[in-house]
Amino acid sequence: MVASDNGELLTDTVYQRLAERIFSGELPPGAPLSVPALAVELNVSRSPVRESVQRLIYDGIAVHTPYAGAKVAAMDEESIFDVMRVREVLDGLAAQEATVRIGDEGLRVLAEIVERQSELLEGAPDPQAEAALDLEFHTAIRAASGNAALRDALHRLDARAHLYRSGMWSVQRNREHALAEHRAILSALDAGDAVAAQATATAHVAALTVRMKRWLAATRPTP
Amino acid sequence: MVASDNGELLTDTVYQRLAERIFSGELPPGAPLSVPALAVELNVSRSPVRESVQRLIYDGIAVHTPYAGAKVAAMDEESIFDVMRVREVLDGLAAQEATVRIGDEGLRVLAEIVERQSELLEGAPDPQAEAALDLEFHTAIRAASGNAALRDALHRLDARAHLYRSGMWSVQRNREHALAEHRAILSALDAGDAVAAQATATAHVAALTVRMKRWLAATRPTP
DNA sequence: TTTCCAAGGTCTACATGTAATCCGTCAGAC
DNA sequence: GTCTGACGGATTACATGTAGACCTTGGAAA
Repeated sequence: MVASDNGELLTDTVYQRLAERIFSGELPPGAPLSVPALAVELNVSRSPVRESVQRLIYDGIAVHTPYAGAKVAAMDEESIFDVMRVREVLDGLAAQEATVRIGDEGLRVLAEIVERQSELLEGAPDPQAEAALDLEFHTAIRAASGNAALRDALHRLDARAHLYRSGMWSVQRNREHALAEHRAILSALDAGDAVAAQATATAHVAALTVRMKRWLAATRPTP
Repeated sequence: MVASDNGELLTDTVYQRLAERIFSGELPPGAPLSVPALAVELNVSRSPVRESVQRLIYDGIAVHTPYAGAKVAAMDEESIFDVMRVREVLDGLAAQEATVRIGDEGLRVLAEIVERQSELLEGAPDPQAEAALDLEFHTAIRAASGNAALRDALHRLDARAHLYRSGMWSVQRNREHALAEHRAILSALDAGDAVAAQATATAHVAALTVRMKRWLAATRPTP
């Protein structure tokens, strides 16, 4: 890891690199995560790699069997819908709690994110940026909720969901729907309507799940 | 670790020992978790201790600052109520999902747990056993939900909540209330009423939070 | 042909070595 | 008296060594 000797901890760098490889599909589900091999490849010792793999396991991105090592988690559709089901209630709760705690500054940040999403929708398709903005929007709301336990729980769920939903943003209609729903959530937050905020946020995740289901069905027609 | 060389992984054993020490109050909130010191004390190398401490951090039982080490998490009341707020919606969701998936065997197990709780209530006070049975009840419902993501999220929340709620079971009335609420949840599950199951489970956690709040107020009258 | 078993390689899990970093303390300057 | 800065001790973060567990594979026996 000679090319990135900044102030960060080596373990964090390795973790991010591995996560990128997994999310980009370079390390597909089921791929083995051999600590010695990755250490040689990344030019670091086994210690930070081992620690990073542990973190991937805790985040649900990898699975582990004793004395056999870790491999990238193979999320079946059932599991991903389980995750989304939990996200429904938690993102709803986050929006509800954020309603009372978010300030003008927080609202401004959210509005800016939605604005950027709107601009992005008019330009050339950029699924990567779109997905990043979506995450940013939800993260901002969760941060505004002021509930650390909630934030942590959702972070872990996101890590797993990210394994799947990556490609869905390529569908133009889905991005339009997502933007409209984000606007609805923002509107409820702006109005200070906690009940509506929770309802719209929950509905957003539920709708996202349905669209995901459709996308999966369309992508993988007949096995 | 010469006295417990069973088939388990050393790291798991160390983790459990540390968790026990923390939950029992032997390692109170704020206590430093020095890896070298604990390694000497437990007669193992630093590797399994370091890994265990990492897990404690991921579970929210310990907190970490770079190059400064870890210490037992000092949960302020606000944090614990944040945790309970999340538990409300998640245990509600668990009960709802369990309603459709739980079988006769699962219902029988739950009924038996409630029965044991009832018996325990008549005998001499045993807060330790009572807390264990409560956890068993909730764990059984979460398992019956068949939602792995939900189960994981709740497990982590429990780890943190456990830091606080330990002493509350010593109050007789709290135990009676808990039993009655468990009966209500079981009844809804038995009837197959998913809406009622969710409502009763959520209400149970909410009530538990209120009783916890009272107990904390009574225990720590004036700072 | 199928089954068993032993050898080989790979990896994990655990042990230990080492440089860099942080924190508290205490002497000395102002 | 207060502030500054160097020193000492402890600990982390990372590197590397090693025994044992696992999985394959090849070949011999049934």
